[in-house]
Amino acid sequence: MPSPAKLQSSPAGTRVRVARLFQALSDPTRLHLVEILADGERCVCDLMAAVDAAQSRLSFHLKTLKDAGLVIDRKEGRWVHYRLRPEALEEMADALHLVREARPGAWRSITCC
Amino acid sequence: MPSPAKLQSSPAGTRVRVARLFQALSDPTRLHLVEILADGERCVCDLMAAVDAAQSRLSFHLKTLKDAGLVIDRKEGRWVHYRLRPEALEEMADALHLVREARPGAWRSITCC
DNA sequence: TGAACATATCAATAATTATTGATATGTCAA
DNA sequence: TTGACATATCAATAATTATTGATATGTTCA
Repeated sequence: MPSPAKLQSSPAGTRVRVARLFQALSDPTRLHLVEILADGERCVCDLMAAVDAAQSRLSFHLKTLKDAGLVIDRKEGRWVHYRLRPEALEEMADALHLVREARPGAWRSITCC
Repeated sequence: MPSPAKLQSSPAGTRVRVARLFQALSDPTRLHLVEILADGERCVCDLMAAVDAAQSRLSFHLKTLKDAGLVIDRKEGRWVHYRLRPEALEEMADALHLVREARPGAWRSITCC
């Protein structure tokens, strides 16, 4: 039978994936990019203008977002368009929600230790 | 009058602070700690047992969470208790919400570039 | 074809973050 | 008081992540 342990927290595998998603948003430039992409798909050139970053730096940050699973790209001629992956945002929101709700003992401190 | 620019995205200062919060959750151990704290205040010794980390390593991660504003500590005798700071969680949730909603053009790609 | 362009990738380096073991600080209990 | 304990901090090092400039790859257009 399955072990009885801590049902309130996520399994380690999930935690690693979610941590990776948070990591992707842990930088102001990337956060900015994601905010822009919230309005819809954008090509790299537009993003470059919007966040005012050098080409190779932007490319690095987009790759970071992509590797974390937060965005997807689509090639079209000589342009590449990026867009958000809503499942990823949802997974982050869920993780956050899990932490924000679920506070039975919330304030009382446990008699320690 | 105020400049007309991008109302959908946060000001740079906010972005930096929010990125810092995401950064705090960008590590599986810290994510785990926060999940545990969702159930209420805990002393370091309990946390240490729960996440199975060496004392100094745990102390480092707790400091990271604290510096980001995600948790608060409270000393009591020889113990220190940590608890979540709901405002921080809320700010993260808001940032995420901003990105998840607000997608007018969402799918159509802009004629580029 | 070849030049101009959009983007990615690479190599070098810098900057940041994490881990470990040692030591410091304060508190309790005998 | 002294010794055991809870926690923080520090110093050294390792690991990861970011930045920059250069070069590579594929695309379009003349």
